[in-house]
Amino acid sequence: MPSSTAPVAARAVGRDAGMTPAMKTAVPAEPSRRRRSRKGEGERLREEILDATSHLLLQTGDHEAVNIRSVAKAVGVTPPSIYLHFADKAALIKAVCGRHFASLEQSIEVAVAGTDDPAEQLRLRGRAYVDFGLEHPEQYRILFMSRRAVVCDEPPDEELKAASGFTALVDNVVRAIEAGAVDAVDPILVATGLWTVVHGITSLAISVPDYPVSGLDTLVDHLLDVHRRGLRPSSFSMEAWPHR
Amino acid sequence: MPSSTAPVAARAVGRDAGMTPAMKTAVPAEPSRRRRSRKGEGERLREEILDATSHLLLQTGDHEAVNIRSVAKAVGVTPPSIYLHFADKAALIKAVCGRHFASLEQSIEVAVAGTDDPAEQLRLRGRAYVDFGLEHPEQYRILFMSRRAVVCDEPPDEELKAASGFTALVDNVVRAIEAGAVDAVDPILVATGLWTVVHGITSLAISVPDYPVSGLDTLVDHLLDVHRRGLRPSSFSMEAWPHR
DNA sequence: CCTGCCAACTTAACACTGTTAGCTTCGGCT
DNA sequence: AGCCGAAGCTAACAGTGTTAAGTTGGCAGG
Repeated sequence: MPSSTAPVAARAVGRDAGMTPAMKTAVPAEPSRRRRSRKGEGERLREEILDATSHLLLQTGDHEAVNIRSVAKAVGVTPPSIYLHFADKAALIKAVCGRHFASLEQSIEVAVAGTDDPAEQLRLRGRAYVDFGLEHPEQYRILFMSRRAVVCDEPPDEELKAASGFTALVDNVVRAIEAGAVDAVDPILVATGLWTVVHGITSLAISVPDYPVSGLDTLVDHLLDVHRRGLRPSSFSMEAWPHR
Repeated sequence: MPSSTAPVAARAVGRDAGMTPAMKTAVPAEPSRRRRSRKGEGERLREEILDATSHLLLQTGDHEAVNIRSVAKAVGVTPPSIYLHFADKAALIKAVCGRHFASLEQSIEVAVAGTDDPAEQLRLRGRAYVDFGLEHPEQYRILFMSRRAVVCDEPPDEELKAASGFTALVDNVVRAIEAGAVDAVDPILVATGLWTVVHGITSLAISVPDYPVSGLDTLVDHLLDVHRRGLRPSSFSMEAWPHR
């Protein structure tokens, strides 16, 4: 029976020289070829692939360093088997990120649960967003900083709103307006603006080496505070920009 | 001709299907092998490579679609010749982007020259930044949205300031403070905040399919206006965020 | 004019990537 | 017991960045 002979498994993958030896041991405990799934359990491989990819993505922090062959090796399977469950590499990466960001909305809601004040909720929401993005930088990059961000295959006009719980943000803005904390302009515009601010922080913090020279917390507080003051009804908007 | 047939199958990544035949002819008139340079004129190839790469980058809008072989073919040279002038592909792309963004600062200064009011200058600066980023999206992505943005090889702490004319922005903020249009907090903090806002707009507009549902101009005006109001000394900062 | 030298390239190949066609193998049903 | 199809493998293709080693052709010195 050839299943347990090590050299066979090594030969199966072809040239394995490129991978550093540390990588192999770091992936948790799937060294050899895994048992084939039962008849109806083909879907289990899909989950294992997702787990392994997620692990590698976190580990390398670069989706270009996560290649099909390393994923296959991590699950104990050959590269073509990946394509039984994912159309291509992009679909795989997308699935992993979608999985991670299903918890973004949840994280935000947990953070918001601490208070009932809509304005404070907006601030907590912003901080939670930035924190989450910095905890999962590569996933954030793929979702919101790619060439053409494709969050999911839902109807395209729903993509924007579905991602990052945009509707929940809009609701929060509406509540803030009703509470008198925010000027009564278009809530969607205000929500988009808030998203833009926290995305700007997250994006630059991920990409630019030592971005917030003034410290990240300071900047987040500063920006959210400035934005909140600018949104208040009390700052009478008659005196707009000099001309337009 | 299989190029125009396939309705669904041809997606982004794989084979050469991404290249349409029209692209090849679009590169201006270097079909065959070019004449070898004279003894001292080896540097001329470098410029031709930069030109061709810049052209391809603009054309495809994706730095992963610009490969060494296509650049070499466009210049009329073989792939290894590229490495006589650039250490690797990243260095080549970086050089091209650096070239493009040498004009970012210039574009901004031109835009600012229209007025003497520091507050209005800040707004014009922001608009010019966004416009420039949207005119050169792929270059912007490489410069400010990459995994680890490497603007240039200068001393690392100078990178941030050198890029996008950060010091000029800080100076503008200082002038706005002196003019009484902006509250007298840390100018660097304020400048970083402003950069963050315009980057947030630019970044999302590049990445997210139909990002500003309210229209881009509307959003830019809204955000810069809100930010300006939030920065005014008149919005007394005693009443800060509820708690912290 | 010739001769050699060296800058400016080319040829050929390597290692690695995503991806596909076609074959094997095993679990479960009849 | 037999077979059939799901689950997975073998082998290969086409394309990528990159490098080692060879070639060419213009220019300087004899």
